[in-house]
Formats: sequence, structure tokens, C-alpha cells
Amino acid sequence: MKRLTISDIADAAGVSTGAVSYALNGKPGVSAATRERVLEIADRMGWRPSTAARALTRSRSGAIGLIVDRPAQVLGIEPFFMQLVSGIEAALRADPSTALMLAVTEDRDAEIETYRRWWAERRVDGVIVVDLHENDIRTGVLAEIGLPAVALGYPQTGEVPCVWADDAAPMEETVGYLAALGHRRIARVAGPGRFAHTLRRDEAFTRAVETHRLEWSKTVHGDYSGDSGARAARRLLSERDRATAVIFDNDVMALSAMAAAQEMGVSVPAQLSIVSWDDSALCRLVRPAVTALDRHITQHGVLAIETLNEILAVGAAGHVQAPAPILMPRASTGRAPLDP
Amino acid sequence: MKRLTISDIADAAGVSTGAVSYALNGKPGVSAATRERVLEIADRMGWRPSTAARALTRSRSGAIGLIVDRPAQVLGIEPFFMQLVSGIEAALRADPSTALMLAVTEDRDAEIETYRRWWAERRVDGVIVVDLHENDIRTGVLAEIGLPAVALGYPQTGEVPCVWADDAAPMEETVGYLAALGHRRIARVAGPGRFAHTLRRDEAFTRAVETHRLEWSKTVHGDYSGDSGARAARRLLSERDRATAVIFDNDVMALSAMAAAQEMGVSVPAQLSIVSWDDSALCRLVRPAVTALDRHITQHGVLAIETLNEILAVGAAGHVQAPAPILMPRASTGRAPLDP
DNA sequence: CGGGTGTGCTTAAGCGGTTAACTCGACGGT
DNA sequence: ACCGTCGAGTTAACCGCTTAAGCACACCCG
Repeated sequence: MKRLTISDIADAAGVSTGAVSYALNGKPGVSAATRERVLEIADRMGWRPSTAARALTRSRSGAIGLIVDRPAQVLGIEPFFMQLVSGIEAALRADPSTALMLAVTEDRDAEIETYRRWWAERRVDGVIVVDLHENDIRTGVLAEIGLPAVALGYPQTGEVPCVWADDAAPMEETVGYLAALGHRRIARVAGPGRFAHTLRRDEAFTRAVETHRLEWSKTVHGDYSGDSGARAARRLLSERDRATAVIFDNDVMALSAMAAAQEMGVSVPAQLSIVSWDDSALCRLVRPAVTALDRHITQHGVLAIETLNEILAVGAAGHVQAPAPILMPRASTGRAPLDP
Repeated sequence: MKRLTISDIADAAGVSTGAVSYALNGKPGVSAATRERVLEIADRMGWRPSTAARALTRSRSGAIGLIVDRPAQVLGIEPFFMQLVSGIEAALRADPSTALMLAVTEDRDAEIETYRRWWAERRVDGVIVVDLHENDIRTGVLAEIGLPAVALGYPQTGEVPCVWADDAAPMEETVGYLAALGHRRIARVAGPGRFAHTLRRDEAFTRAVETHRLEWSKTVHGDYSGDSGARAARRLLSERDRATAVIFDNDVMALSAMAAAQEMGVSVPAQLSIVSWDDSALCRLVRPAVTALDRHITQHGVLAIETLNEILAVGAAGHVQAPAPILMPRASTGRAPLDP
């Protein structure tokens, strides 16, 4: 089946390709009657402009890129990305002429290399960057090559607009909630320390611990994988005077830790309360269901696209604050044990 | 930062753009010395051909498409897609000039519409189709418009090459394994009946049940969501002379069902054995860890890309059999209860 | 009735590559 | 010395679309 070009439409309408182009792009230069006729014919014949040809003249590719750089093992199970993609796609549906380009890289260097390649090949008009580090080199590279970008995470140097959410208030709320349940010994199993949001939460946690005058607290770092969550749990549960509540930075670590606790004969929530800083169906899939902070990840995807569109339209955009995570108490949290 | 074009390279090398093109594409027409020099300059200056310009002349976009059509709710948690994407990306890494275009649609019509659009816009060179139905209309549409495609699922009309795996033998093995553990009453919670692989597994299950002369069996259909798995479990567990083992068509339903069983005070595996027809880290994340069939989904992604590349290179490809799922016995299966 | 002024379209150049066709020397054979 | 051949480039057309510039015609005004 032959693909139609603009000249097929021009022939059918009895006008030049230029006129067709004006008609289709809503530009002046053709009469209302002609415009109508061209539009009708193009629609009836099912013509769509070639993205390649358009990209060449407009220097816009009509695609935005997302690069995911986590080990395949974690990727498969981590609901974060698919939720994000859902949000991105939902926002993109408003403008079907834009598509999403996805890449999975093996490391940060490959990620940067892919940005450079995409830019040089004019494959994407902009990108969404996730897992922002403190002093992330990627934003520098993107600014240097001039590839429009929006990052998910705390505002950094200011070169790249960020979609961020306040973690301090929810952290305060979560610690307060656990304190109200009688917990005086709370641990936190964070994500990798290189991530900016990890550090912010670390700080917020420390502050909340002080505010509530807890007896003891501790922060350890994992890598979002189930293994690291389980390992952290085993270590925490082996301590004397151990924690009675643990806040995990994602759902996978929380679930895995809960399994580890069960194996050690520590019952949740009677002897140990568990909170996940990431809500997904996973948290409701297990028993006890896991108390979690809903981060509205899908919404982050929507905001990221809107911000990127703004950059593409007017050349710049400011940081965007997303709604703060909200605590969803479920069965994995309960009153602190009297004698842990 | 200005993007380089082929004429920048031509200028730097002191030759015409035509010569640069010949040099870069390994075509005759330039001396070895010139080729060397051009290659070196292009590399040093970091030039990459514009995909748009290339697409225009070669009528190849250098991208392949994947459309996912499942509710956002299921998407986020279903490890299937990310595993598939991992495989696709791994295979694409061999040829960095090809990118992956991802779309999430709301229903099948939107999916078909997107295929048509992508084709008309020359956005992708080929697509990978998942969740094949019996007599799937999508393969017809793709064949009609001539968009190269590879499907994941049982071979159908033959218009589109399929990457498929035998489910019969593993089903036989699984039922045999449960029978050996003393189970005489086995249920199966399948995916939606419209999927081709669901029907094949239904048949295989029925046959295996006969082979092993089970006392009783039953197949009910869910929709891969946790809710449907839990609902099915509750219904099955409420029956008199209920099943002592259940095989689920995916991990999400299996996990959810296990949670429902726990809520009903039915212990796994003492009173109920659970098997998931899909292995992911999820199955190892919960306690008891879930016995599952590893379908090598990542491998399916790799095979799909290889097959698609074959179609793009030589115009056609045959069906490809992927390795059969293998049973990974874990803690969710055990000896049948003497008195269920 | 000549000259400005829109209107509605066509023409053609250009986006960044690819490639068929052509040019220009050098070389070899007779 | 002349012609044919070949290697190494160059030139220019083309892919499908956009858009500045051009052009023909109708209309209005003094």
C-alpha cells in the first residue's frame, strides 16, 4: 500500500502543494472554501504528514525521550517507571503528534551518550530526566548541548526545570503518625545516597526525629532492590533494642523487608511497623497491606510533559511543585509493642 | 550549540558532501585515504546524521514501535512490560541507530489508530504486538497497511510472524508436579479468554487434568488485575470440597489471591498451593515465595527484535519458538492437605 | 483610467542527507 | 600519439514538507 504524500492531496484538490500546506497548518494564504476542501480530502484519504519531512523543515522531531538507567532486575518490578510512563502518555494524548522514545541504558555514561546521540541525530525535541543526583552532571551536559529537558527531583543548579514535591512535610507527618502510635525507635531505609531526593528525605527524617524527641533513630541506605531491603531489615532486626518501625524509600524494599521479618518470626505490625515511601498496587497486594506515601507519580509524568511543552513553546520554564505525597495508612503499621 | 551537518564535515575534510556520504556509508567512490580522513573528522567533531534527513531518503525511520494497551492500574505493577522492554532494549543496543517508540493506549481501537498513524507518519519501521487474541484484527490491519510486525503469542493466520513458546508441556509438568504432591483438586485462574495464549493454556490444562486423572478441576477467568485474582480466590475457597491447588495466569493475580487466602485464614501452602504462570521478582518478594513458571520474557523481547530485523532486511520471517517456560518450585506449593 | 492594495494561489528554494550520472585525470595498450 | 578504461570525486536531483517571494486578478479611490 502506497503512502500518500502532500502532492497526492494537492492533485486531488487541484491546487499546489504549497496551498495544501497552508490549508493544513491553518495559515493564511488560502480561501476558506479551499481550506475546507483540502482538509476534507486529506482526512478522507487518510493522509498524515511525514514526520521526517516535517522534522527537516521545522527542526522538530515530534518526539520526547525518556532514559531509564536502572539494572534490568530492578526495572521489571519497580512500578515507578510504568506509572511515570502512564502519566507521560496521558499528557501526550492531548497532542497525538508527539511520541515517546524510551531507552534503557546500562549505566550513567551510556545514558549521557544516548542524550548526545539523540540530540545530534535530532531524534527528540526534549527529554525527561529521572533520579536526579546532587550536582547531577546530566543537567550540565543537557544545558551544554542545548537539549530541552525537565528533571524529576529537587531543583538544582537551575539550568533544568524540575518537577518536585515537598518531602519534608509528609516525612514529618509520617514520623508524627508513628510517634503517635507509640514508636520511639524508628529506622529509615533510604535509596542510594547519591540521589538528591534521598538526601532531602534524610534531612527531613532527622528533623522530624528531633521534633518528636524520639529515643533513637537510624538511617541506612539500600539500592531500591528487594535484596537490599531484606538485607537492611535483617540487620535492623538483629540489633538489641531494635527499631519498632521502619520507613522504606520504595515499595519493593518495604515488601521484601516485610518478607524477611516474617522469616525471622517478627510479626508485622504487632512487633514491627512498616511504611513505604511509594504507593503502588504492590502495597495492597500483600498482607498485611503496606502503609504507604502516595507520591502521585502519574501526576509527575503529566507535569513533566506540560513543563517540557512550555519550554518548547516559549523557550523556558520554571520549577514546578507537584502535590506532596500523602500518607495512606494500612495494616502494616500499628501500635508500638510494649516490649519489642 | 549548533548542530553539525554533513556539509560541515565536507568542508572540514575539503571534499563534497557526496564524498562524505560515500565514505561514511562504506560505499565505493572514495579512496581509502579520504574515507579514513572523513571518518576521523566526523568522529572527532561528533557528527551524527540527522535521522529525519536519512528517513526521507531511505524511507526508514530507524525506530520500532511498541504499543501497550492495558489499564494504567494494571500497567504500573505488571512486571511483564518492563521485562519485555528490557529485552527489546538489550537487542537494540547491538544497533544504536534504532530506537524504541512506546505508546500506551486506552483501548484496542486507539491502538489500531496509533498503528495507522505511525505508519502514515513513517514514524516506525516496524512494530511489536503483544497480547494476541484468537483471530486478532490487529494482524489483519498491519498486513493491510504493510507495516512490518512481529507478534508475541501463538501463530495465527500467518500474516505476522510470531514469537511463541509452548505452554502445553510446562502445563503438563506443573499439573504433574501438583499431582505428585497429592493434589487431586486443582483450579486454574486464567487471563481474559480472548487472548490466544489463554485458550491454549486452558486446553493444555484440561488435557493435563485428564492425563493425571484428577478428581476435580475448574478454570475461571480473571483480567490479570490483583482484584480479579483475589475475587477468584475468595470464590474458589468458599466452595465445599474446594481446590487444594490453584494455578494463576500471572504473578499479580497469584499474589493477590495469596493475600486473600491469608485473610480467610487459609494457610499457604499447608491448605492451599499456589502457582503463578509468570515469574518475576514479585514472586520472591513475598512469603511464602511463590512457585512460578519462568517465561523468559526478556528473551522474548530479544527474539522479537531479531525477527523484526530479519523482516526489515529480507522482507519476511517465519515464526520463532522461544524456550518453554520452566517451573521454579518455591514455598507456595506443598503437599496436599489430608483434610482440606 | 492609472496606480495602490489586498486576496488567493503558484513557484522555487531549502531542510540534511543519498545516489545516479557525470567529469576529470592518470594509466595502459596498441 | 591516440583512444578506452578506471578510479576518485563532484554535481545535481530527489525524498516530503514549509515558507518567502512572486504573480495574476479583482477591487477601490481620486
